[in-house]
Amino acid sequence: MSQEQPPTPAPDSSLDGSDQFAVRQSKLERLRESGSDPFRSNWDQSHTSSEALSLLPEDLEEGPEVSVAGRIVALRLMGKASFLKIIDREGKIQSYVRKDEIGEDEYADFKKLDLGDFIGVRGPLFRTKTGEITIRAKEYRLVSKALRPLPEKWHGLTDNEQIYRQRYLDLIVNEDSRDRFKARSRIIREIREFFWARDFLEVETPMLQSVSGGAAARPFRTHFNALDCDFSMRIALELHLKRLLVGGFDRVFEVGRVFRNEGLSRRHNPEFTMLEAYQAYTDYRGMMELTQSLIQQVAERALGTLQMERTEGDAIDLSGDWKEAKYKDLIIEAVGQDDWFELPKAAMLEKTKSMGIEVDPELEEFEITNDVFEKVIEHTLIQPTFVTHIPRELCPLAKITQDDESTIDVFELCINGQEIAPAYSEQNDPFVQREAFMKQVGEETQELDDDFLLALEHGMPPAGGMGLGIDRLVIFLTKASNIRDTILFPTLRPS
RNA sequence: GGGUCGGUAGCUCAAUCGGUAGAGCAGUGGCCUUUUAAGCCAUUGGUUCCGGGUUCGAGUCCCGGCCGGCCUACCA
Repeated sequence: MSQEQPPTPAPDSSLDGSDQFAVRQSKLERLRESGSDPFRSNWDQSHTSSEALSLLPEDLEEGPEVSVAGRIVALRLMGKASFLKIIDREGKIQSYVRKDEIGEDEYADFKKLDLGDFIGVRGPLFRTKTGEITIRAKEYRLVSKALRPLPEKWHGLTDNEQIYRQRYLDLIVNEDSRDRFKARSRIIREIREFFWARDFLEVETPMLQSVSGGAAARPFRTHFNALDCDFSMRIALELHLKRLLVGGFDRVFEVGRVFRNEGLSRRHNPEFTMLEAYQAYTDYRGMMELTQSLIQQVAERALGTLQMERTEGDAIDLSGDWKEAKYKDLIIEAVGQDDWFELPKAAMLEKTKSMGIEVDPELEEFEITNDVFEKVIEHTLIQPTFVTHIPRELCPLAKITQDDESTIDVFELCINGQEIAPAYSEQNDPFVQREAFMKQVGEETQELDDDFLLALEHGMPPAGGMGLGIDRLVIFLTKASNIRDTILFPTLRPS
């Protein structure tokens, strides 16, 4: 971890350079003694780095004067002239500083700047011998001092722990990380644009809930002193968004954080970002069209392509209409026998054992089957696939398929070997809903939400609903390998 | 939670069989007016994650702990 020295007391003229924090602090002291405090300076920017770079067309050698500001990330000092690179929110730009143009004293001060300092630079654009567009500085000013050194310039920062705990350092020196988080922001922006354009109302529902339902996961619990009662952090958005369908907001969506008190892994962070959308007078088939259009439009607009390269294997092709497959057909194909769903439990266990899958013998038949799906099938679904006709036991909130009592009107969208988005024809029969809830209430992670059932009894229009894990979407859209690379500040053990 | 690998200078990494802890970058002092990981000369900097143990001697071996990576488990 980082070395936390206490601030060194007084600057020492006999500094030997071993303690970079102390050296920089003493530079700051000297500046203050000479009457300038960089922490109280500012700078008027006329352009960002990339705007400035666009002002010098190929056929010209000299461009207009610009004024930019940013953090120094490269410094090449020479006797009477120097090059430096600064980085701002859009990228890097080089500047050239000459002693004979800014003056002898100014140049002496300039050479005391450190990597990491924020400066402003003003001057005309020109092209160097090697063709790089560069600002010839007429004036510069230190606008904020950096007292700690930057990570190494060539390898950047590679220590995972430091990347997560000091994300700002990662963002300063690792361009791919910067780009990934910018892409995440664009993706979320495009998701909102998509729903706004379809006349959905964006809403916010409670994160603190007395009953956290809508999914089967352990919640984080906390206590509210004013009311002296326990609350949970939400584990899903579903039940409150459906209350809004009851209330007449018949197209709603929310993008928000949910919290699940489960394990950490490459694909799980205890707080993550969920999109849920509900549309009245449609069903899971309507949600299929919506989900496909959503992801295609977001990829096209945020990333400019529907072909997602992967580090290994074929690229993911998001174009066209996506494949559909029935859950039962996938299972039968995977186990290689047509009568799987008629088999007694013992035979199922025997079969899974022969396939090399570990299954808890206490599980019920549908759970064994779902283990087969999760352990054998899911990771093979790389290209976008809507898995439909899922066993009813797996989801209590969806409508039962009319001509097959054993399944529900649901799809699970799998991409990149992961479940990305489930969608249902939402259950709006309060009696069937209560019955389905009661069956699950015995389970440790399930609580009965009577208030939600009361709302259903007032009537909820027929509707399709969809949920999408944004972090997982970002993982495959940005070729990240770990959910932590898509969350700016992932959950870590306190240091 | 279990398994496994790792933690050495500000950063990226070395250190043979257990035998004086090193390099590059960064820093410091010089030289250098078009550099591109600038170059050249000189140079500072270490609680080897923490605590025990074995040993004449431990970065290295043993035990315990802390933090992290990966795998796995839990997770509709």
